[in-house]
Amino acid sequence: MASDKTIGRLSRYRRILYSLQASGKANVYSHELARLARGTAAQVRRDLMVLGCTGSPTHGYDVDCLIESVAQVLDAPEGQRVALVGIGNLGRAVLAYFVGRRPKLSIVAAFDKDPQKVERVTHGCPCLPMDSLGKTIREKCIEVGIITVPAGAAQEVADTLCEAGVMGLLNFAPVRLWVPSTVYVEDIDVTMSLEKVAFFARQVKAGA
Amino acid sequence: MASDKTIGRLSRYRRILYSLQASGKANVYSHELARLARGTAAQVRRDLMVLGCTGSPTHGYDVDCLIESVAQVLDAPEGQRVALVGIGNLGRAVLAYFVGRRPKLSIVAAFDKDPQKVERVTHGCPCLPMDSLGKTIREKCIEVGIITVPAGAAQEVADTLCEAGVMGLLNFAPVRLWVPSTVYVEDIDVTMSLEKVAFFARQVKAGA
DNA sequence: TAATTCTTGTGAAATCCTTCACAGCGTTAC
DNA sequence: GTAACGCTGTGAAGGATTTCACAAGAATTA
Repeated sequence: MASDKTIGRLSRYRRILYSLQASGKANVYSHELARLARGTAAQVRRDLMVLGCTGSPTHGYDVDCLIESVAQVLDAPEGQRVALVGIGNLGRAVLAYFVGRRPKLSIVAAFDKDPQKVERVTHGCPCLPMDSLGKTIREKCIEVGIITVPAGAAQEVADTLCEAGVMGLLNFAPVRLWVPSTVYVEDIDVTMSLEKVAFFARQVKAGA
Repeated sequence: MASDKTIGRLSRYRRILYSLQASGKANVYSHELARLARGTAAQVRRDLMVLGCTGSPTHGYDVDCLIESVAQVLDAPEGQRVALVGIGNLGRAVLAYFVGRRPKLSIVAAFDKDPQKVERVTHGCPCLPMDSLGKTIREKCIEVGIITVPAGAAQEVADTLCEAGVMGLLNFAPVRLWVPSTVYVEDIDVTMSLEKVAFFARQVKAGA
């Protein structure tokens, strides 16, 4: 129904809408949202079409109503639980950012194979040993996994997660994961992104 | 010339090619690369068209030659220097991953406003105080910046970097940066990615 | 009241990206 | 020798996404 890209942008719009709301703005025009989100007004209107919420030609869109409508699309009413595997610097950064932030999408457990890190609570999230991974996923009905382990361990972790019933993976490891076709995987490939930036930084310089 | 997406995939192919090379494989067919990179054989061949390097119908592509050709496109012959700003967990994770990894794309300085973190060397990279940011960028001819500071500080950092002549930014802060149109920005938006994963994890479950 | 000026919502066009399909060609099999 | 095979390179088709462009409509102004 809604494309990958549209869903991504809705998430971005939502962040902007929250900050508009916080600053007391009640209405917003598509071109304002577009400027804040680096897009075109037409793009914004297209994206907002997938929400039921409709705007008025005179005041634009109602901010509260938009936030509501985006939530209706992006959030599960009953909430979704997330597990993070790999408590290195990256894992901690993600934990620090997410724990307690979204009520409908909460990281409820973190895992590491290093016993030193286990049995603690990092950023308000219990850290558990790796061998309890599958069991905990099942017990806590966790639907989404975040993989922040080194490349070599990623596939094994992914296997365990999928087998335990996780339906979506956010993968930071620089490997392509092999998972059942029913599982949605999103890769965050920092090397690739950096190489892209370096390439285009050079192109711009060359005048192209 | 070559699109954004193609450049990204070339970077991914390169990683795969390195591992093929390490495992002693001398030649590779487009369909093999495609399987490893989660793409189609046609896609791979299209992408490889932008390289000069040509394959043979009988042995496919020469791995060494491909690596060479990809480097010719992605790497600057004289190398490119990168600065990282914001030595939190995320910054350290990126440093740990990159320092000493790519000869042609090296993080040569890291910055933080916390004096505790400054004057040390993290992962082999000198940490400098924030107020020397502009000066150091210019002195070391740094072309690319990585922003791993909190959202509130990102724009100011971006301004300083751009003013000092950086032409590309890799931005981890969850804000859209306002930069001159000659500067290429790539955002890594973890919240957006996680929300996307959660959404599609749910869709799959619903049977769509 | 009527004209003007904003906007939204959305078909239609345009653009970008991916996939198809096949000619061309070494190599192998017989 | 020649037929059959499997791959590359690429024009052309197909699909997806973005942008254009304009009808419709509410406030504002004269």
